[in-house]
Amino acid sequence: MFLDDRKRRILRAIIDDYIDTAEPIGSRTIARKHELGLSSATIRNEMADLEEMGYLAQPHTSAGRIPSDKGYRLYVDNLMGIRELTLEEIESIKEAMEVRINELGQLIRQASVILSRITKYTSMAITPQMKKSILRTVQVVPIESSKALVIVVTNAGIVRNCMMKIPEKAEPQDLVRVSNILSEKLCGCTIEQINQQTIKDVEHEIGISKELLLPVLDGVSECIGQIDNPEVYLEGTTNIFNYPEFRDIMKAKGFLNVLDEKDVLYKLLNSHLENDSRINVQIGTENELDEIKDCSLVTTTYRIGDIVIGSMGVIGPTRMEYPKVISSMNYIRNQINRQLDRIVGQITDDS
Amino acid sequence: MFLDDRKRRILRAIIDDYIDTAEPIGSRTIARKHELGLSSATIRNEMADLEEMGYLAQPHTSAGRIPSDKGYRLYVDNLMGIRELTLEEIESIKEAMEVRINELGQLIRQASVILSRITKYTSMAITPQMKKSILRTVQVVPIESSKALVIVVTNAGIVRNCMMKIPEKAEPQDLVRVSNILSEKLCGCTIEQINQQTIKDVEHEIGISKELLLPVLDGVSECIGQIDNPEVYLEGTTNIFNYPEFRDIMKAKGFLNVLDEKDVLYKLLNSHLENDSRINVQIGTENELDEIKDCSLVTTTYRIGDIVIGSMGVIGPTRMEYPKVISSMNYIRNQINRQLDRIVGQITDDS
DNA sequence: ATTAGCACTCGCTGAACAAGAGTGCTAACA
DNA sequence: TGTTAGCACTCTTGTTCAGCGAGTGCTAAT
Repeated sequence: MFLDDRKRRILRAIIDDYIDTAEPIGSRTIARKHELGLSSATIRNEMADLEEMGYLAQPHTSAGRIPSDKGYRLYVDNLMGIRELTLEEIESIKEAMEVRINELGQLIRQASVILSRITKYTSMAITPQMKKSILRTVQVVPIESSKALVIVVTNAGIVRNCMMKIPEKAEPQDLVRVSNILSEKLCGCTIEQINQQTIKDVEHEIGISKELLLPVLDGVSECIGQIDNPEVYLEGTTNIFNYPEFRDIMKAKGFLNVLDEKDVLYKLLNSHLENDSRINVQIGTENELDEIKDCSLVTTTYRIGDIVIGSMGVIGPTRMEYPKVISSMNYIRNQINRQLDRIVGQITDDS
Repeated sequence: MFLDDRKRRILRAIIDDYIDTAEPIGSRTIARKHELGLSSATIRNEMADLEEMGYLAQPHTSAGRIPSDKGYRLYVDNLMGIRELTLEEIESIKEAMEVRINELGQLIRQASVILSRITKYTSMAITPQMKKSILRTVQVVPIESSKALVIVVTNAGIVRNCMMKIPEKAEPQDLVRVSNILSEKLCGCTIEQINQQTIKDVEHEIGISKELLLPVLDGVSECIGQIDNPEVYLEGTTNIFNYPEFRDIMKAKGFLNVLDEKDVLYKLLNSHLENDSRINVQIGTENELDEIKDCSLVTTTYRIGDIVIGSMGVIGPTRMEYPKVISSMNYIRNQINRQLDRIVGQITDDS
């Protein structure tokens, strides 16, 4: 059976309607609402075909049709229109994103907030993956007689610090020397290169009292650990209660339980990290995770320059307003990228 | 009518049972399960009295009784037994809390996680309120030719930093001088004392080029702002789905919606901050907030030395296992306090 | 003062039933 | 030959109603 143009138009009409109403769509509804110039009987026949081809399904004999995952897939890839953002939407995104946030994590969180607010679904995001960023500065600053702060700065402007106990007798110039040596050894390396072994190497090379060097190295390694340590943001979880597919308490519970597991979210977002900069859509059973096999997940990545450093996503019922989600995400992603470039540029002045 | 000992025993039995089963309790159930040596008819009479006195309520004529808020109040204040933590519970708390966390925020979050896990309700906590803490160190560290990191350390060991642009021509010794002057002026003050005005004062007093001083002061004020900026942690939200009182989807939604508002949570926890170190229980309508008038909120504070710096709480249905919640919270609070003292002691060595 | 007994109340459950929406099929039509 | 009108059939949903069970309040006996 061939999927001709008329079938496509009907399928699109059905999916558009179903996304809107969440009710199985009958042939009469389509004949009435959409100007296809066809009677309900004709549409009925076409719908039977579409079902046979696997694009539609019937909850029970005497009900209308609902889209299958395969139907949604076709819809997302070929059928759906693009939904421009409204002026208000654009405004509200800009307003939320253009506050000057200098902490990368805060920027991403804010993006997640606005993403869930615009789409009305649940949004999530992971903080920048900084493995690839480059260590710029290592400094040791004396705070009190026996305390020093180890400070680490990356090319992306991430600053981390760690308070360490140092020997009472350490002189300021010792600290300066340690700083200099560490800078020389470690600066220019990416975070992932600076693993424990590298740090150990430094430990052996330098001729400085271990009593001073060891705590400082501990501090560096703690800082590195903190940079690498990802955060997951989750926003708009209660939005799901607005959708009838989660009217069932067990469904809602299952969904929220998955989202409660930060590491599950992390994997979810991370698995699409290597993809190109397009927007990725996983529909229903296309998802690996059993618990969300009746949800759709729309993800994309954001970047500094050319390097992908993190990703964000929207999760909701398969009956999702794909056009709106995709254009919102697109717009917000661009905003993030712009802000990231600004922040990094501002801090590192690579120009 | 006098609330004699027998009435109390019956009331306690009813509430214990109701907390356990969530079903209205009939006279026969009490007569059977608890060894009170009384017939169901007698208990029936007593129950009628207890209802008249306002300790019990009847969902409808032919149902058993459920406790009223007033009943729970009496129960919490006078009737209930104490529930010792089991060895496993103690173990799991210790295990979770005794990892060496040096960031105060992380410690509190971890406490919140374990609190919700042990109690099976939803827990929340606010990060330390650091208004009262004292500024110990201000330092300005050059990072690149035109960038400097402003670092602020408090007596509680909180470290904040902020990257600022400074004039290219600024010499290292200028930065040291600024550091010294700022330290002299600001150290020893509490965070809340160092408001914009104080900073402005410093600006006028010092004879250093404004080009350098202004960004540094901005940095200090940004750091101060960050210290003051509270975080709210929320854990175990999906636990509520285990309780029949939230079986209704709208109830669950309403509850989760309240918890989604960070500033509402903040107020909720903050309003009990001035209280002494006891554990505070708000039952049902005792809560100010309409949306949680059928919930109970158990809160307490934690502290460094004698100063209360934050609070944590558990929220759940009024039918809450008060004895368990209270003893868990007590134990965890003590663990927090101990850890806090350790962290602060380690960093500031006040001894 | 306590208890046994009994009539009464009320919510819950399941069956029966009607209404409504939608389908598939057949036959008629352009 | 593709399209459409008509109709019988299916299945869900909502409603009504009777019967059951849990529990009460009251009265009379202990």
